[in-house]
Amino acid sequence: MTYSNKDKFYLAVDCVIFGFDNDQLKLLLYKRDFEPEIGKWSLMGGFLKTNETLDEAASRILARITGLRDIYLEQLSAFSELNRDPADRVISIGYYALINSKEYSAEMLKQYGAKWFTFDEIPKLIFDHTEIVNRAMKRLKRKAKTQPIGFELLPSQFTITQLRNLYEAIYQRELDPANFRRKFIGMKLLDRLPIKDMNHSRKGAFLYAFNKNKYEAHTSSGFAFDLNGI
Amino acid sequence: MTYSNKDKFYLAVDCVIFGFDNDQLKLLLYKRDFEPEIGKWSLMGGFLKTNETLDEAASRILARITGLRDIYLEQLSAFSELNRDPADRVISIGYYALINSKEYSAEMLKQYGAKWFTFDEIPKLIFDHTEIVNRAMKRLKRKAKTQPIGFELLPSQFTITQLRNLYEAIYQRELDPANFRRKFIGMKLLDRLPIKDMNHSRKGAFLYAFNKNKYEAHTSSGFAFDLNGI
DNA sequence: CCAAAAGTGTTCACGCTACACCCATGC
DNA sequence: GCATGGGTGTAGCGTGAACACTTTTGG
Repeated sequence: MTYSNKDKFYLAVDCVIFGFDNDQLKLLLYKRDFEPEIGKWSLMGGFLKTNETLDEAASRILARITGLRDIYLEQLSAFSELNRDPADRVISIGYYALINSKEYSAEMLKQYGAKWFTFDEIPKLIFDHTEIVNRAMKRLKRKAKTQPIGFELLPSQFTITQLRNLYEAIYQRELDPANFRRKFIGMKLLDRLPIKDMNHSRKGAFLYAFNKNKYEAHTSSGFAFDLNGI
Repeated sequence: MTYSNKDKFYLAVDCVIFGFDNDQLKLLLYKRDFEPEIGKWSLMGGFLKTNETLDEAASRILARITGLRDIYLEQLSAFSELNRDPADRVISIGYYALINSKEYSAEMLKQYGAKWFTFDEIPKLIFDHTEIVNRAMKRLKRKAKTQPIGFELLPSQFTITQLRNLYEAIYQRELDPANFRRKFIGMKLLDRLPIKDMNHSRKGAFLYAFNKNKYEAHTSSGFAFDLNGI
């Protein structure tokens, strides 16, 4: 073989899975089901196989525990410290996923000992997984300012208040309701539906849906999604 | 071994090396010196070794061709398409480096058949290296807006006009000299030296130096480097 | 009528833009 | 003195921040 004098490595994929529920941003963790560190809290992970790309491996691993396919998934970075896994040299590629937490398969979660944690509840994680989570959080904060990825965490129909709660959870600060509303509606990416959510107020709040076609049309004519000023 | 039933992979590191010279942003490429595709233009690359991290491998590879150490280096992403290297399955971790092109070892470059290219001269590259370059360019554009990494591409002393030329090269558009100057000087990150560069004008332009200590001091008291509005 | 959340109006300040203008110097 | 790049002044506009205000409806 051409490269036969070169070293080979185990390659893992570890997924940071974000969800949004009850106005809180959450993280899906599971109890590791193989040695070493079996039974400890960990990110969803697995090893890359010869016949798949890293993106494919990440999707496979995500589907295994949540039962979900076609999830927003993005590569974070490679983690390669020499002793990050004390059992053997493993290079891990971190990913993060955004899921609308209403849709995941509750049974699957139970079966794999998976559980949602808010950020102040996160337990000690194995290896360098805490670092991977921190990187994912940083990336989410950055990315959410310039790409309309927040919608991945919401149901397809939502009120402006829900949308604001989401961004408040991501940035961990309060946002002015009046200004937030104007900012988002001004972008003209949302369709207002002829339906009101009557569960959270007497007046009722209109439901909106993200319109991807509008987003792409605006983008190709120079518009840039930009929440830097919120 | 714990993971002995898992697949192993060759891991490569490929470096996109940026330089700035003659008011132009350039890329350092070299003629690949091993099979397959020997003699074709390629990014600087090499294989990860068992006893080093990816960052260490990237530094090693960079030093091998340029002779330079302590270079700004940042991981981009992993590239894992099944046939990206037709000879064998290789996962590559892309890096990009910023170097002050006055400092590199010219002999080394010659010895390795390396050459600087402006962006409109870039030849066809092997494998997916063109994609890696595109990713690096995108990242540089983004990163340069929120981190003071531009200075890595300049000599330690520079005029405001040189600095503007650099940002004009990165963003491929003209910037208003007056506003650019005010913006940067207003950040209070630059020390004005009591020296004028007399090579480019009759009046002469003061030389400035980036003051990292000031940057860190400001940063820790809430300042954020931000060139979004240029 | 009142409470509470939805949604609108308005003012202010700051920062970017555009461009006019002055400065220093070698020829 | 004039051409050239360095550098300053400034008016206008757009946008975010703050917060007062109106709307709707169930109790």
